[in-house]
Amino acid sequence: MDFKKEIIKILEKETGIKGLSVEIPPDSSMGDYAFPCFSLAKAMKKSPVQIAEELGKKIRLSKLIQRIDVKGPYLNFFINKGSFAGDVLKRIVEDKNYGSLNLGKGKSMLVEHTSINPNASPHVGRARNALIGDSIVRILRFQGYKVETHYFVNDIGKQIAMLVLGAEGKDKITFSDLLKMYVKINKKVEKNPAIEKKVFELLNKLEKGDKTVRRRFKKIVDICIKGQTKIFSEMDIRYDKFDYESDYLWSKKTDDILKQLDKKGKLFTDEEGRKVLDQKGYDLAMKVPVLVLTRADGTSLYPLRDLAYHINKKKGDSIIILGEDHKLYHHQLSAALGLLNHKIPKVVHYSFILLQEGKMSTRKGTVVLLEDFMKEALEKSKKEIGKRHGAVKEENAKKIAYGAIKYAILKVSSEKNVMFNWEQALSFEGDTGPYLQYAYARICSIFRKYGKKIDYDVDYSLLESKEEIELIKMLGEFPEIVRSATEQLKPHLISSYIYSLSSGFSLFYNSCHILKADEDIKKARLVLIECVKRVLGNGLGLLGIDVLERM
RNA sequence: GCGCCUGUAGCUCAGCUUGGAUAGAGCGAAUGCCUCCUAACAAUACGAAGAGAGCAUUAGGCCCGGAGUUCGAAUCUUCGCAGGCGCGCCA
Repeated sequence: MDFKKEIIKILEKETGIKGLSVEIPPDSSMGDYAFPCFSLAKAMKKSPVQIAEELGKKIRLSKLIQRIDVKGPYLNFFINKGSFAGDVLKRIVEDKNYGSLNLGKGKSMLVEHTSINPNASPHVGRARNALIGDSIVRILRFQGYKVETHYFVNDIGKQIAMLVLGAEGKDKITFSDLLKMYVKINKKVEKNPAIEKKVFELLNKLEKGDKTVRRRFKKIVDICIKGQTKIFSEMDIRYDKFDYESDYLWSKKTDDILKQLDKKGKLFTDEEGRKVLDQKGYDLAMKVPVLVLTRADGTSLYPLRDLAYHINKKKGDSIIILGEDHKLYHHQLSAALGLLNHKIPKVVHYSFILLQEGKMSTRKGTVVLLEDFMKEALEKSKKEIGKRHGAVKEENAKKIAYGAIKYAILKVSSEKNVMFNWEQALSFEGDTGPYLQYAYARICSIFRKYGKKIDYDVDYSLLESKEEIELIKMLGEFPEIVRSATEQLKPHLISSYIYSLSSGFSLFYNSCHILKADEDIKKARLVLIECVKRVLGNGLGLLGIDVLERM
């Protein structure tokens, strides 16, 4: 039963006006739902205060509505707490997947995320892509979507060619060598055009099918992908499929695209011999609306390979996570896909994580590596556990450390620039991952002490304190929160919800005894905290954060 | 220069899609509280002290600025300002 909808129904019936909406008063002592009467003033030609008074007298109380307060222009509804509590808690108890509305039942979705240049260890800025992507994947799966996760490997292109050149003559190259190598070769290329020429020669050979060059590229890319995915899998971020850019070259799919575009009459060769797509008429925010697809020597550029990739992606809906630097490019790509009558992926853009000294740049080497962030967090988590227990379980330390990292990044809405600050990022107090896990662990501990099975046959009307009602209301909102997060592809909505649920629980925990309460109240409260535990567990799961029974 | 995004407490962020009653959190600061997390005492009982990733109270806001729409604007419109990103051969 949805109390909000019921109240709206009653209001619409009484006033004869459709499309009304109720809101939640600033303080629960004022009521559970409120209807501001301003909007009716014009239609009814009366003052809002007068309307509120009249409506207040007209509406009859029922099983749902216990009381109506008229406060100036506001009509405040008090709902029947007992039936409300029972309603919400029973739903949670009965449904292990509480929160899911099965929005994705029978649907499938391809989610492409991470897709970092395979040139070095990922920095926290780029990790934002993986974390947001992974959370979206989890949310969609929770809603019943059949999701396939893809990582598009940019294994061709100037960056990799530079790395290949930088690796020349070195035999044992490890993943951790790559970053330094990459920075070094970038500097060289910048200074010396002759070296840049060498880079392009490598690319040319590669695209012409030179086997040795191809092997050299593959070697570097393999080292890199292996290193990157190891880090991400440590954080429990996994991929169903790796799509290699080069595949679309070898299979001549890129040539196909050029032909198809040519047929549309929008492809031209510019004065320097490059193949260029004319994109006039798409309202693209650029001086000359074109998309350059090849170099003068005929080698492919990223947009061409990316186009081939998207067109050959599995049919159906797809989502892609991209940095804000790709916004315009994505418009261009979408325009090109539209031209070829191909479905356009939904996109989630995220802004960069900035450092005090400016933005992160792999090329310049001014970065905070995800690896290092993970290491620091793990160290701190071990220290904290050690303080409490003496012994440290590696597994738990990781759950806490990585939970902290994920939450710290996922709690901020993706379009915002984030300032990276070590102290804040490594905080375990307040609005942080460990705080959420702690609330969960506390509930587990109460059940450990209780030692018996929960009896679900309880009198819900005993849950009547302010803290309990607040908590139950929040629990009831979970499915709608997950719905918004799903529809808007915004994991941070889940983050802030779980945080307020946890803090609502702490408030309740501090003001209501559970084990020491009278038997009947105790039973009802145990059911309540079991429900909180489940929702916390489900919610944290959507962010990819593990829970602990004890911490 | 043009386009998109952002601007809310000292710092880090919710709220803006759908305008509504005193603008919410966290960190940091000050002062308290603590039962079932964690940890260690005391004990017939009452209590005292400690730890804590727990809780509360207080201080801290011309919601970037101006103008407009509206009974009502952090929220909508518009003009500025500041930061981020982008604007043809990087990906």
